[in-house]
This record gives sequence, C-alpha cells and structure tokens, in this order.
Amino acid sequence: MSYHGDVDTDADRIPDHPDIRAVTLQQVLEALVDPVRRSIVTQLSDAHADVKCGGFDLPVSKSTATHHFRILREAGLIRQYYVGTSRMNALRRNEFDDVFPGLLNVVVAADNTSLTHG
Amino acid sequence: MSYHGDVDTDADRIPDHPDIRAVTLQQVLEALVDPVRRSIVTQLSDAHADVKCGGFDLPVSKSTATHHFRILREAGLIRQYYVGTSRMNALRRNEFDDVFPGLLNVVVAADNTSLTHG
DNA sequence: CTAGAAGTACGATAGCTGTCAAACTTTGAT
DNA sequence: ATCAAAGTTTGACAGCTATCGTACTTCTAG
Repeated sequence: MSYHGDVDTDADRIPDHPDIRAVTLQQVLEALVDPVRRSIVTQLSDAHADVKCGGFDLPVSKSTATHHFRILREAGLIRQYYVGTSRMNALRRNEFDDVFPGLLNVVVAADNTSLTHG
Repeated sequence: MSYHGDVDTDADRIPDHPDIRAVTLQQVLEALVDPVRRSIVTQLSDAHADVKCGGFDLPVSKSTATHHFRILREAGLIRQYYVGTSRMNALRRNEFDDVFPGLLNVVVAADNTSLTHG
C-alpha cells in the first residue's frame, strides 16, 4: 500500500469545492434546513475528525445520502476527498465561520440538545 | 380616537405567539429559508421600528404575504399586534438572539450585502 | 483476474409549499 | 349608514425536492 499515495486530495473524482465567499446564504440555508443534512454536520462536528460517507448514522439509503453530501459540499459546508474507495468528509468550519459567524454553532448546539433533552 | 385604547396588545385577533424556547431550529430554518421571509426580517431590522404588513416592499400578493407573516410569527421571529386595521410587525430580536445567537445577524448582513453588491 | 465493497448516477414518484384569486371580516372615515 | 382600506381564509395548482431502487464505476483484497 501507499505505492503512489493513497489519498487523492483534489483528484478528478471530486468536483466542485466552491470558494465559500461565492456561496449564497440561500444555498447555505437550503442545505441546513434538511434534518438529515444537519445530522451529518453535527456528527462531523462532534467527531472532531473526518468521517467517511459510510461512517455516519443516517436514516436514508445510500443513494439519498450521496445526494445530501453533494448539497453540503456545494454549499461550502464540507470538503470531500478519497482514501481508497472511501470518500472522506471534512467540516470546513473555520472558513465557514469567517463568512457566516455563529451559524454552525447554532446548528450543532441545537441538534445536540434536541438529542439529549428531546 | 383613543377612546378606549387604539392598540390591541394581545387581543383575540392575534393568535399564537410562541415562547421562543419552545421553537425548534427546524421551524426557524424553515422560516428563514424563504427569500421573501428573509426580506421581511431584513426590512424590519433595517427600519429600526415596527412596520405594518402593507408597509413592506414584497413581490407577492397580499394573501401570500399573510402566509409568510404567519410562518415568521410561529417561528418566534416577529411579534404582531393591531393598530386600527393595520397589523404591526415587530422583530423579536433580543429574545431570539438569546436562543439562536448570531443567526439574525448573519441573515440581515447577508441580505443587505446581496442588495448592495449583488 | 475475479469478487466484493464503497459510492455515484439516473429515473420515477410522492409529499410539501409557495403562489394566486376570490370571498369574507373588521375597522375607520365620510 | 355606507364605503373603502387592510388583512385573513379557503381552495386550487404548479414546481421543487427528498426518497428509493437499480444499474454502473472504481478501487482493493484474495
């Protein structure tokens, strides 16, 4: 293994990582209004590590999950890269907070308390 | 005028002003994802004063506007009261910021810059 | 080289919601 | 008393989107 690098950082296989400043608030809110997508963001935030697509606990099929990951990626919320056959997901927290300060905190905080106290 | 008070503060005519802590993030995001509703919030914030329903610049019919105001009210974003035949709208900024800190700022800031620079 | 694992792409579908027009209610002015 | 102004309510409708299953691609392991 690792004969010519096992991490494809920005390979052809992953399209479209927008500059966050080019992302509109409309896009961001459309991304975050879906509970499944918020769950992805929250799990990613709580993990304090990158997580592969199959590593999330989600109540939907694989193809639907793929759809949600694309929406999040195009809204600038996550960055994706391959490790082998696994597609990894990273939260773009710092860049995102610069443009939409407080938003991620509100989402993560609310979703965590709704799980704990709800 | 003013024979027995011309402002109905919490009269029968206005239902359902939720305690903001009883409002879910889901409700709030569903309210804010609509551009017309965000425009209402932004205009209200920029006005630094309460505004009657007819006082907004909106690209929809009166009945649709009524619909949007209800969504915003039920999401805890605005408070409504009557003055004569006019239904006034107040932004519940302080209470809202306590529970969802930063959210309103992001919305107002983004919508204002998209008007100025977009 | 062949399976299997991990995702993606593609239609198809069902439910939600933003929209309008029309009819109605309530208040204030004349 | 009437009439207009300001909103609401009610149906109806169109477009969007979250969902699924199936087929396809790509990489890794044996």
